[in-house]
Amino acid sequence: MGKPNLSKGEMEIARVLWEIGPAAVRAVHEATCQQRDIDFSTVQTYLRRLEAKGYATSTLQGRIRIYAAKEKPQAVIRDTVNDLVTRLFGGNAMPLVRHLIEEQSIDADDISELKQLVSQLEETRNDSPEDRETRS
Amino acid sequence: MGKPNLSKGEMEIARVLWEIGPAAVRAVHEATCQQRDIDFSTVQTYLRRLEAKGYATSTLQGRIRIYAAKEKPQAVIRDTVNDLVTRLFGGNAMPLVRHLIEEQSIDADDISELKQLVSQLEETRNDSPEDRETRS
DNA sequence: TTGATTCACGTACAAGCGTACGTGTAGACT
DNA sequence: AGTCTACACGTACGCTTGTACGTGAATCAA
Repeated sequence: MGKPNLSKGEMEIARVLWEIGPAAVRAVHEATCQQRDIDFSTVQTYLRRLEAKGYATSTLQGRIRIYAAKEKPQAVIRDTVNDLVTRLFGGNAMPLVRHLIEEQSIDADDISELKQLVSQLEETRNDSPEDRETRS
Repeated sequence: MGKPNLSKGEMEIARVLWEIGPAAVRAVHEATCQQRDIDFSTVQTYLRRLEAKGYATSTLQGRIRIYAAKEKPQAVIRDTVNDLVTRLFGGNAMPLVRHLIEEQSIDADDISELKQLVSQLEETRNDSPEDRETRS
């Protein structure tokens, strides 16, 4: 029952939609082709499919059809990343985190944020009684 | 030139192949269906396609065909994650890291490793002269 | 030796995907 | 009014994916 999956191409367009908010095909196309050569019609098709799959809505504003994202990015991101972690890492998230930290471009600001995130996580762990059982 | 992409299903099988090393279809199937209900023939097809795409090799050992991964996991992981980061996060890796740390199951051991990784990264940054230009 | 089991291998087939063209029409320009 | 332009919408098409069946050969059990 959960909506059908998004393909890679569809995801790309969905992300742009989230980023720029409700927009006409042209706007989405312009934002997208900034980064990648892609035909107007192709974007249009993706938007149509996005709507067909329930990830976007659209209304006619005069003659122009305006598309808007329907699902929150969080949900889609969670599902997608979960799937990736399952298939490529057998369900264990750490290898992916490791990979990202080691191989991807993380700048100085990111490092401080990371440090913060980690300490935060540490705290949360300490005063959550649910984890008591973990301490065998 | 670069080998064609792996689909999700193919990736799943590729991961198993990396994990258990060179193996017959049956072994791969058994390892896989531990986690997911999947037909023997389906696994077989995936292995064939993996070979067709250049990600695996196979040889007949008697009557049994043994498949072995060809590419190193690293390369495939890098490409796949890169693609995901591009499409879903517009090329910025941090949101994904954040997501993983916040939403996925990271246990106590992982936290210490993370702390280590981050400090290591910090060091590397400090004595790498290449980054000098970054300091405007 | 005969029947059952186990494979490899070819084949299938519908749905999904990436990419795009063509046609018709509604405003914009002249 | 006539032409240009931009857009919606339908349609297309070859490729990939997910999933699997059937056939024939080889091996094992009796």
